[in-house]
Amino acid sequence: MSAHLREHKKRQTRQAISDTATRLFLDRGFEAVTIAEIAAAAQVAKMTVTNYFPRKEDLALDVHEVFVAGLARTVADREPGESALAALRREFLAALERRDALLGFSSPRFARMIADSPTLTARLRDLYEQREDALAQALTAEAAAPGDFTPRAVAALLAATHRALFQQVMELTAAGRDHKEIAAVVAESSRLAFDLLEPSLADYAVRARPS
Amino acid sequence: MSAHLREHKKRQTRQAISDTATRLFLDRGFEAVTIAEIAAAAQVAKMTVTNYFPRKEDLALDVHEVFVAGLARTVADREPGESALAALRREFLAALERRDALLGFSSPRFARMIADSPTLTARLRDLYEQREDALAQALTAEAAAPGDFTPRAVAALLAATHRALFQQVMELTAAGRDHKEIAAVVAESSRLAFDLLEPSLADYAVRARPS
DNA sequence: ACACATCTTTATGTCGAACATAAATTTGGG
DNA sequence: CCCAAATTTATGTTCGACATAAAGATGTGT
Repeated sequence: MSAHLREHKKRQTRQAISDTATRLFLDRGFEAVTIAEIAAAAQVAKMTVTNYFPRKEDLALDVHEVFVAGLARTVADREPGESALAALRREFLAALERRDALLGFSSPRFARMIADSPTLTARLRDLYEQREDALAQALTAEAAAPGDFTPRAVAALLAATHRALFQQVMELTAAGRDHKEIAAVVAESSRLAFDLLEPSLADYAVRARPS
Repeated sequence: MSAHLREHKKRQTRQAISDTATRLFLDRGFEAVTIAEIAAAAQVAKMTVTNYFPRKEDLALDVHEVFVAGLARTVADREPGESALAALRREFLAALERRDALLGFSSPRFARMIADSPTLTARLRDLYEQREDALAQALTAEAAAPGDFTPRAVAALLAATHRALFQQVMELTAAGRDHKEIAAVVAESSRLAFDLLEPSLADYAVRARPS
């Protein structure tokens, strides 16, 4: 029985490595910790660490899938009659209420760990871009006109807005503000940012009602 | 006389290294060329290469200053009565006419060199972000309301649009289209993208006329 | 129950970028 | 012509990324 035993153990090993790494990173900063140290602290071989996490950055930012797919999913799942902008705005506010980590909510130490590491900020930019690409693809899938630049332009605007808001959350977090205050400030920023886009995007990508 | 002799020789050395590196990169790809090879080909020591170009990426993308400052400068230099959006649009079209390298115009090989190298695309993202930050700062300097999120949101939109257009130029260049065709396609894309922003940004950051 | 095939972990080594230090060389000014 | 300063060179270390193969653990089929 339990063909999942091996898989379970794998998860355990992976989690142990990730936890150990995160602790070390928070204590001493991302760049200052070597993979060899992480392996030693987690009591595994160096190669085991790099097997699970091909790049060192993955040890600290282990959110690739869900982060990248977020915006595209929100747009793809929106209700008939709702525009892409409205869907993203609604979902952003909901995520803000729940202090979603994907909006940048974390601890001051974690936020500073990222801000202080060129490697991690670069990785974050990589994720931003992949997220924008996924969103552009979702919009293109609807738009149907081949070679139309509009979906890409719209995706760029929406992703850029999300990114600016994410960065504000990170900055406030690094500055030590508590989640409630951050949510209040960023709610206002998001109101402003989404209102700003309203005139341009209110009529774009409004999901058709089923005929 | 000529207190510039030393400086001149420095420029010469720097240029020789840069040229050698670019040639090697185009021939064999950015990642495949080592700094040791560049140094050997340019007949200097390895340390001389890294002295002039602290990071390997700088050998291929030696445009930091002018690229990062571009958008902010355009906004800062605009005429009274002109909005930030209008200024950037005007300048974009002018740069398009002159096939400006800062818009992404180059050779197919160069464009592919960048696209094929994770290191270089990451560096490019870094430049995008610095450019956006510079633009945000320029807008903030005018807006005057401290803590206002608007300048950042606007800078994000404008920079994102420029970035999307830049990427289209790069893609078409890598695909081997000639400059004239690229200019035509991207002119249409830019019309679309800037028109899209018009409803939202037409009235933002309109430079006051001197009283 | 046992042997086998497969997956996971470990061991070892190479490569190259980034960085540090200091010596050697070149250059321009006094 | 010599000195001070800048430039280039020489040497070495660290660490992430990658490749290979051996060793160990696990589940399956007979």
